[in-house]
Amino acid sequence: METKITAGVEEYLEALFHLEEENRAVQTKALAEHLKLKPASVTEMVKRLTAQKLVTHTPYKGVYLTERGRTAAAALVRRHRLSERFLADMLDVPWDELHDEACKFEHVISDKVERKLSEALGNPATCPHGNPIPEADGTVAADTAEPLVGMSARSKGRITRITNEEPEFLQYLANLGLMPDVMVEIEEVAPFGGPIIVKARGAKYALGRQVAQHIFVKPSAS
Amino acid sequence: METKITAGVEEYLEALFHLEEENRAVQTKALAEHLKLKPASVTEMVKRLTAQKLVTHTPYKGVYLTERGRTAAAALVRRHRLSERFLADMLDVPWDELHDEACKFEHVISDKVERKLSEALGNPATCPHGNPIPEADGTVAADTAEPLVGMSARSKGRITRITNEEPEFLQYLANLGLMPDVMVEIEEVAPFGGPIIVKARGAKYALGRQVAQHIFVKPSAS
DNA sequence: TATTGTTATTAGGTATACCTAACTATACCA
DNA sequence: TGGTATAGTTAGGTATACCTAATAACAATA
Ligand SMILES: [Mn+2]
Ligand SMILES: [Mn+2]
Ligand SMILES: [Mn+2]
Ligand SMILES: [Mn+2]
Repeated sequence: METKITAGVEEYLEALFHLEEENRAVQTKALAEHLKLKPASVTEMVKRLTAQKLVTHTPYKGVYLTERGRTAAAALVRRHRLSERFLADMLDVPWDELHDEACKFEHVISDKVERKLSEALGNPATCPHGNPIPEADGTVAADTAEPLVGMSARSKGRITRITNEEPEFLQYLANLGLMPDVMVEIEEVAPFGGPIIVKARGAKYALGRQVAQHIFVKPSAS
Repeated sequence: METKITAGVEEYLEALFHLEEENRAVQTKALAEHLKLKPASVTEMVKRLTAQKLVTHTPYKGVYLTERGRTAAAALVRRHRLSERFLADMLDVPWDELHDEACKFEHVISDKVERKLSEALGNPATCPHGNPIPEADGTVAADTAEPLVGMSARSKGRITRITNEEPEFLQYLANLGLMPDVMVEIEEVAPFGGPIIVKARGAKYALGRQVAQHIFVKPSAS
């Protein structure tokens, strides 16, 4: 019952890291949904993670990574995003398949291979979806981009980051041409939770809030 | 109880494939030694493999891969050796560490990634230790090389293949400069299981039979 | 404050894949 | 042909990590 971080444990840490990135309350139930497991299973694993001092848990409040946990999670996310870069840059694996493939690679990369991989890729700062690759020491670069969903009409910017990497979602965005480095302008924000109309590459698209929430944009002077 | 080939199962298939390559009798005990497990564990797993029609087992005789088993094993060895090539060619991981790292990668490579990887590497025919990479259809190229241990004095050839990939063994050979593509000449074969004296790169080395058994040489006209 | 829907936990199972210790079967030699 | 070393199996355990069904705890509201 030592520091034995198995693939199973790693998936929980990864999920917690991602949910924290979106500052969502990470209750047992949310974790279970994210990991596609049953709440009972999560209760059990959270107990183990707590015993290993990787998380703290206050029922009905949330599960929180400890320092130790966050460090381990950052290392894992680093390996995940480096794997995505490898798969995209060296193997030309399609955009929407990167995440799931990387989710397997992340568990088999040793420290040494991680260093060599990062080097071979030119020490990239982000994954192919624009999400930051944590440094080897666990620090994550601050991000000044903001979600499309919070921007006001008429503002412009460059897409830097997509924070939902589910295949169907990425396919949808790829079809619209909404991916990192593309310039967008907010045409209109419909009231009462209505769509956000954006202009990109000369075309206009009406995006639901759910979608706009996961598209981050670096605003440019208007 | 279907075709669920887990990482555990894969390790057994891999071991069987390697032991068959050396045409060694693959008894429960040999398998246990090779996998660093206890015989009781092997008995149990062999039962499962038999149920899945991946092997047949005759006690005191040996465990044999079925067609199905051999195909699965060849696919695994293909992924293993492609992984080694990736780690060596693209990441510059040292010779003696390739095998153990690849042993983890082999279990997380999908068919699609395998294809892309092979392509990106230029469809290599062998791993960095000279061992053949099975084709995608499971066939393995015939090898005309023979082990140093069976060669007679005065014969010459080029090393093509090292069939023991344990780190200490590879370090030993690397120190002597005995690796694929190096020319060697048998100086003398000492009787009664004594050493084999070889000349390589101008130096002479006395190799034990255990060592010579794992060095394969393609004879050249003397 | 009592009700109710949500969230979480417990109890009891399953499956994989290891282990040790005790026992059995076999091969092979004398 | 019997004895013995070697090989193999069985029985009973452990640990991880899932599950369902039943139950408990809580938050928020009526
Ligand atoms: Mn993952
Ligand atoms: Mn990504
Ligand atoms: Mn392996
Ligand atoms: Mn190799």
